[in-house]
Amino acid sequence: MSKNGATDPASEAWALMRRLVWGRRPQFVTRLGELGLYPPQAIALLELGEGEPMPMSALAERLRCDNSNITGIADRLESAGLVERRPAPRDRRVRTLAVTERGRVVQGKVAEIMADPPAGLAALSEEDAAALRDILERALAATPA
Amino acid sequence: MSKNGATDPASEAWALMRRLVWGRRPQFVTRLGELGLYPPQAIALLELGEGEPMPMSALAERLRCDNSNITGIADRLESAGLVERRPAPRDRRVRTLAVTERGRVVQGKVAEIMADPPAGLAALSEEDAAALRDILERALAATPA
DNA sequence: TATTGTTATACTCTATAACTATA
DNA sequence: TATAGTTATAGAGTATAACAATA
Repeated sequence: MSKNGATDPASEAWALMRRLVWGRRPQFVTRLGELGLYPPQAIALLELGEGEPMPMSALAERLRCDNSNITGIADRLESAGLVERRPAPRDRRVRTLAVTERGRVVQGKVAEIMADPPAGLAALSEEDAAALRDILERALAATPA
Repeated sequence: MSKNGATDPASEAWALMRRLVWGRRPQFVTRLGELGLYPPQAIALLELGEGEPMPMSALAERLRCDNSNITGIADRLESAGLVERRPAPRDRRVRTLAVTERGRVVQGKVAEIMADPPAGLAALSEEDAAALRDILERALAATPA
């Protein structure tokens, strides 16, 4: 950043994006709390997706945290009846996490909560929204994981 | 959301924004850690800004957390020599947090870290970046705090 | 030997409630 | 009475290290 605070358009856009996304956080935390979930639990549930049961270590990778954290998060999700530990077919060291029927319902609610955009974004014109989406797609495509 | 997963442009843009912002989180956490800071400490330091010493309760409001949390965060920032507790001029109940000289340096580094955009955003054309910024400004302006 | 998941440990963050010193 | 900050408490998240079972 230069001394007078002036920056290029990309940096300005980045600052605005951060404010928009961060600004939603309090609402997200509140609404997830009403589901009885803490943010890491909700994110874990989303990452488990709709497919096959996932090895705990795979979830740890997606959450970019240590395996040992998954034990506790899985404990709580399992206590809430949203997830089940199951053995893996081939490797007997591995335990997978399967989303229960009830977990599916909550998963959907979490997805809805996260998908809810800030008011000003929802209020954009059709043209602005489409242009925004297209530019963001280009930016994301050119961003390494 | 509709059944088949199709959504409007604003929702798609929102999903992309979240992925861009969330995707930077691991790097931020790592780099802040190299400064010896946890995210809430770094955010607190930023919120203290460049102006006058700020009452602890004002910081709690900005961080949207309980006053009691600020005690611990201020303790750690003070131990690190980045912040000082000072009495407030009129009200003897109030203690303000003043950023030290060393705190100013770290504050600048934190701001740099946070301002660093994802590669794909920095790589946008000048036109795309400017259009993105303008649309985001409209979205943010129409979003209540 | 290496990997998976667990346990033990230590620290930070967070909210709530009780307390103090002021107002 | 009400407010600012602290303390105590409890629960959750995180990383590291050590461990058992399995590969």
